[in-house]
Amino acid sequence: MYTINEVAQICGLSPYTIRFYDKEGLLPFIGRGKSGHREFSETDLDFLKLICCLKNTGMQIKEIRRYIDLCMQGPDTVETRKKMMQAHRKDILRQIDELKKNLNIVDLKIAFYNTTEGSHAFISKLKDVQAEK
Amino acid sequence: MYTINEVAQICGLSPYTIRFYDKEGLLPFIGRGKSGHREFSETDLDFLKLICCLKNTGMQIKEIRRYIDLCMQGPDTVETRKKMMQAHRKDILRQIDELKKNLNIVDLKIAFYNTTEGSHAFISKLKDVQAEK
DNA sequence: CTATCACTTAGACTTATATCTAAGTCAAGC
DNA sequence: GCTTGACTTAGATATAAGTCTAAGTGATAG
Repeated sequence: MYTINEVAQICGLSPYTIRFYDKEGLLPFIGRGKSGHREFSETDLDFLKLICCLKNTGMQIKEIRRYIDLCMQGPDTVETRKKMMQAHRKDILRQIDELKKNLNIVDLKIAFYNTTEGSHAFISKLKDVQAEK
Repeated sequence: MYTINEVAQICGLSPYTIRFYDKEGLLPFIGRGKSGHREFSETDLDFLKLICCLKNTGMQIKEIRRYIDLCMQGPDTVETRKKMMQAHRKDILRQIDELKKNLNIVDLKIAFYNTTEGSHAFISKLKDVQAEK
């Protein structure tokens, strides 16, 4: 069993954030000790790690909540959950693709700075801009 | 020359956003027509596209502003700008890497849902959780 | 010459996510 | 039994990045 602080440490979140996630309905499964403190089991920790994974890949809390709600409803929702993950998988691939495209642009910019032209051309562009005014 | 609306269309931004960027100091180079309306040259448009590229790869407006400020200062800052782009390049690679790692987790989850176990195991986990309470 | 339209500004509002504050509770050690 | 420390809560505040509103201006078409 882990305390909120241990879990925060492990997952790289602040305790505030974990309480916030709980408030948002992302952690309906965590239990409480006698004194009312949250107690995280290994299973709970695994869930939270998945939540972090989804969050870190751009899934919104509202959507993660929808997923968790489905989890809590039992095995009837497995198909829906699977579809959600497949859709999210596609979205991650799209994000990777977009990053790669933008990486190309940045690479071109760096390549440009590496030319002798690079250290001079930009100012002439600025002069153009200034001339336009 | 493009109007703010045309530029918005081209870049997939709202006119609000472009004015917001201007207010934030991201577009100090754009000129104005006689009636005070913004007028974007091809060069301006290229700059804005680069700004979008940086923004879409997670660079904060504050940082983009720093880059633009350097651009406006002339060729003395080329080295600094190049270093900024190189650092940002690294950051993009890091993001791609993190996305790929998380993609793996999602793939494992999907694979799990694809097993016969997948459609049953989750409920037993939930039962575990409930049993713990 | 006046109505319309596309823009202008300053500043208020929104959204998502997180962080912090204040006041309170419980268990453990002295 | 009292203090301490780690938690609890509700709700205020913060931050980033827009998005929208209200009031106004200038060019143009009828």
